[in-house]
Amino acid sequence: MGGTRRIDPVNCSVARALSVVGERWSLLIVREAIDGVTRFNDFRDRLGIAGNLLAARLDSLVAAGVLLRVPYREPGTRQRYEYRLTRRGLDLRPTLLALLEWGDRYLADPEGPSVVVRHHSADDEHACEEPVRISLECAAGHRDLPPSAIHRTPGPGARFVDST
Amino acid sequence: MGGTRRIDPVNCSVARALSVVGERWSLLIVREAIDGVTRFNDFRDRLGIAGNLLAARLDSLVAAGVLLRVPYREPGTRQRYEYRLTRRGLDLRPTLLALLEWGDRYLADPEGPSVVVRHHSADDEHACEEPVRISLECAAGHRDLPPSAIHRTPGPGARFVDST
DNA sequence: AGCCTGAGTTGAGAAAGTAAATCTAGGAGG
DNA sequence: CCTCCTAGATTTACTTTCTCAACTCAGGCT
Repeated sequence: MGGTRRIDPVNCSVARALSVVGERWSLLIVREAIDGVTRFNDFRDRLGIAGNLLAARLDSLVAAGVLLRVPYREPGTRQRYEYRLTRRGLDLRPTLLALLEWGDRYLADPEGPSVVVRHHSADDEHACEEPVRISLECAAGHRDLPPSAIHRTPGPGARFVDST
Repeated sequence: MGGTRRIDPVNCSVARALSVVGERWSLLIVREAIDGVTRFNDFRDRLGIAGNLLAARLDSLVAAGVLLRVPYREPGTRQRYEYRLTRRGLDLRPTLLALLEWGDRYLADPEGPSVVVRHHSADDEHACEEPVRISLECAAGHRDLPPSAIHRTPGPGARFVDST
């Protein structure tokens, strides 16, 4: 029973989040959904994902509450289902934006990024169309914290493991 | 050749970023690296990842410039290698923080989050220890943009595809 | 010489992903 | 009524990736 204790690296919200959106397609499906895609064949055609895998991913995203399976019917057709983004899914935007920013910085085409995310509000007052970026800020109001200015501390639900 | 054009969803920095850190373990390895882990067996023991897969992931992260393989030698032992985070790897912090925030919001233990990231600067002046969060802000200075206030637009490197 | 340790490698079996063909339920056309 | 069409999947066969456990390898230590 010696050794120091550290935060259990497996009992962590990052790991849990990754168990929902942590493989090849989930985040791309969410990105398309954010972009307005709702139908099976549209996801398939835009992403080039195999049908069975898309079906499995959509199911797991529905089970995780990221998408909602909603029946709809267009006039002259039978009832079908579409997959609508939930609040939970929308809240993955910062994650996607963070990945986009990282990809733009380190993996972009020489011509530049292929996508720019801009500020655009429904009420025209705040529609400034400026590019949006991710910023780290602390509850005391310090903004634009550099990566080195943050550190992990145990939270209320922390579990610990002994290190040898 | 009719139809409207849209941004090619495959030529996208999100997809590229995910090709580097988009499967099961990469981001967790980066998280451990951010937490100070550098040695093969420490990654393996903390994450419970299989050795061969860890070796493969470390190689691909080194190839992607996220980690650097550095020889070192402790007194009384032979030379070994450790894996050190690069700037590129450090810059994945916002992504990890965004995932952490999402996981905390939707998948946390009832007791609360297991990890809290706090502001902590090396020079004590700015060490406020307040929790850090992700914020979307635009270049015009509008802060805390809600998910609905942003939209994707083509950037300089955009490719287009025809939709039918 | 034989043992210990950190850092991997190897190999077998399970799970996940890919591609292409097939199924299905209802509407439309004849 | 019978057949075709279509969006939305499901099935099948194949390939790749992941997991677990055992093994190797190069030094230093005793």
